[in-house]
Amino acid sequence: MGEELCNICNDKSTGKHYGAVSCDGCKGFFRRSIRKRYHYVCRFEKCCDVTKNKRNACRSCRLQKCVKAGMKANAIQNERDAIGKRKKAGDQTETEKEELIDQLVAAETLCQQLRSSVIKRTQQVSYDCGKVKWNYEDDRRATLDDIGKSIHQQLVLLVEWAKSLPQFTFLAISDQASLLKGTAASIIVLGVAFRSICLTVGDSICLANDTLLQKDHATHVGDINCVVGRIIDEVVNPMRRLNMDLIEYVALKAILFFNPVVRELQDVANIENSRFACLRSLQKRCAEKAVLALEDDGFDCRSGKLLLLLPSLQAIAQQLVEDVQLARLFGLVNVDALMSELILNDQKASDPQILQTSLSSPVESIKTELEE
Amino acid sequence: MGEELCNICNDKSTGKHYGAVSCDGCKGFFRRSIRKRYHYVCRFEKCCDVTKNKRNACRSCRLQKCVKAGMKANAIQNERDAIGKRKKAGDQTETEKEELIDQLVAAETLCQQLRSSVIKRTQQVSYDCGKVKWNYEDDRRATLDDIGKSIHQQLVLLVEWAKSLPQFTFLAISDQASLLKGTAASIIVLGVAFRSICLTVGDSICLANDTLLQKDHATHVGDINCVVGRIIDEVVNPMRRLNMDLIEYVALKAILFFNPVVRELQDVANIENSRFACLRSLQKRCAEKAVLALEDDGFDCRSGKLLLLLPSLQAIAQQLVEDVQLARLFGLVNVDALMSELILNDQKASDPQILQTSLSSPVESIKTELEE
DNA sequence: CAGATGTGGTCAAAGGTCTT
DNA sequence: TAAGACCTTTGACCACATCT
Repeated sequence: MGEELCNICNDKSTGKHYGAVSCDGCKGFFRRSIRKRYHYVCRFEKCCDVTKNKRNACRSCRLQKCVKAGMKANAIQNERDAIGKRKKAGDQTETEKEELIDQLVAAETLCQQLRSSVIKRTQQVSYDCGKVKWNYEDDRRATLDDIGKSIHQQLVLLVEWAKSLPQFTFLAISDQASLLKGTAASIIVLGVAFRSICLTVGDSICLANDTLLQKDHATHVGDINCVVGRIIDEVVNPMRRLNMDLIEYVALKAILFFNPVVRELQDVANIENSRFACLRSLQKRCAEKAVLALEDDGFDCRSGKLLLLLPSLQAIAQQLVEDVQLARLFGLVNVDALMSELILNDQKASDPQILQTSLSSPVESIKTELEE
Repeated sequence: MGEELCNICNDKSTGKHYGAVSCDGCKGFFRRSIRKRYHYVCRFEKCCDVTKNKRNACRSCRLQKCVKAGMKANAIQNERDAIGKRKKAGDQTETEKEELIDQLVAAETLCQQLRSSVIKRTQQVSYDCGKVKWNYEDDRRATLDDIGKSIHQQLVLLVEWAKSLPQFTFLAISDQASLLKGTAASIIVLGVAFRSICLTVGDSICLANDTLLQKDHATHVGDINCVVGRIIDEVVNPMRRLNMDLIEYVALKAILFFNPVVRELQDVANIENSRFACLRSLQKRCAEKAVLALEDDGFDCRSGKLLLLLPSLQAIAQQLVEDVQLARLFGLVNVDALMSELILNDQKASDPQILQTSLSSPVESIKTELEE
């Protein structure tokens, strides 16, 4: 290949462009000039030098020389579609960080703070607030009372969590109530499972008040359906194997919550949209994670694997409800109004307005509510 | 040959490509788009002109028009090696995935044939075997007896279906039994729902023996939990909106079946691998479909939407089991041994060997079995 | 065996991107 | 803003494999 020179400015050429052997500079200059229909006027004698160093001194003469060298204006095509951006990998992830995920993480953080502030005040054991807080094994075992209280706490926190999401507050009150009723049990189970991932003992789950409930012990306190065992086997362990992180958790929680097929919903389309937005965020996040981990042999299906936790969750939640129903039947547990309405879907709750009240009360009142 | 024009952009055509009369430009564009799984987004109103001069202005609309003109993505072959013959590792996995789907479709076809041959022989109504077999409305309504019989049929067919899958037959007999017991109810519901998609009446489902069960009528024949209504609202209608196809159905069925968290499984890893293989196939298939449908702004999450049918399925199946249990309790339905073992998970079934027998009997004996 | 058809691939010369 | 180094996409053209 003989390295030719640009017929316009004598710079190194990069091939033929628009009919003339030319450099990238003259190529670009000609295209811009034609596209924008520029009319240049020479300020001198219309005989300026057009060389590598001086080519930008006079546009009129440069364009003139382009034409003389053989460039044709009709070789300039129409504008094309935008092409894929080329950026560094780091930039991409930063750009694609989504508002939705940030929002969900913020909502989760809020509830975590509420929860831990309550635990600190109601529990008598001392806490190290540092990062090494993960040896739950030292904590006390859950009693029957703990189970009831932790479910109640989770429900209160669920309502607060939902209220902090604009996608939720924009809904009609009746739809808000329906969503909460239809998904509360599943979300509680999801929360318990995720919280239990970091336990070092494999036979227990960690309740909302940081008490531990052991698989074998649970059957003695009303867990007829082996809910605890199933949570560990079907949810916690798979989560561990997947090494599920907080972002995936909040996305999954929101997907579970914005369930368009719960009963008596009015604005199904809106809820479906919220669900799909979360789904998209989860998939994007998983795709990014696969690229970073380099485990990507085409498809690693991480998002699919996460979504496949949900059927188990659904089944277990249903059995949890049964457990609670039976426990109430035998007078084992004190079922309050919120629990009755959200978990048991009991229409004839003693205080049918409790949910409405929760939905409209400010966050501040919650902290005192949680303590008893 | 007549000098035809490109059906996409009106340029001179160079023959048929991928199913549409088109020019070399559109041919190359379509191949590149499908190969690289490009996701284009229209920056305007999704109605851009696609003509010789403007065809490069919007790739989204151009690809859209390629599909509308009849181009088929499955006409795009695998990438060939530049020098010659050798299949790469990537091609191998691709072939494997295709094989899996083909296998699942074959298994489904087998069961469909078994089912329809039985229906023809046991039902007294005449059948047109032609393509227009979809006016189920003319068929008879399901009686209580039909419900029991259709569940039984579905269970027998489920066992046959499973036996036709090598991933299943390679398992230990105990694991085979566990999988069947753990997933039978869900798979029945999935099958009923998919079969009901093509009904033109929106308030009924289509049982395995092609009888119709109406939502309102179901509550009179033991459907205390509104299972029929929930199937329609939570599964059939979403399936319709997604326009779910047979391949997606068989993949979802297999994913549901190879459930690594059913109780008492030994070879969890193997079953998990089977599940993930199906998941990969489903995702790949959905990605291809997304490219064609172009309803897609980056990610359309089709596979995720399909997987989100499963939690509902799980919940409904659980309620179906309750319904059957109650029906048996009130003597409404005749529960045979297979039903007792697979649906009700009744260990003390009258004939505890029925499942073992089914698992080892040849296909031929099934046809007579199904008739009564 | 030759021509028509329809896959696949190639690469010059269009395009666009993005830092300077 | 415009310039130009650098990257992506396009499509005319060519090599095969099948089929008639």
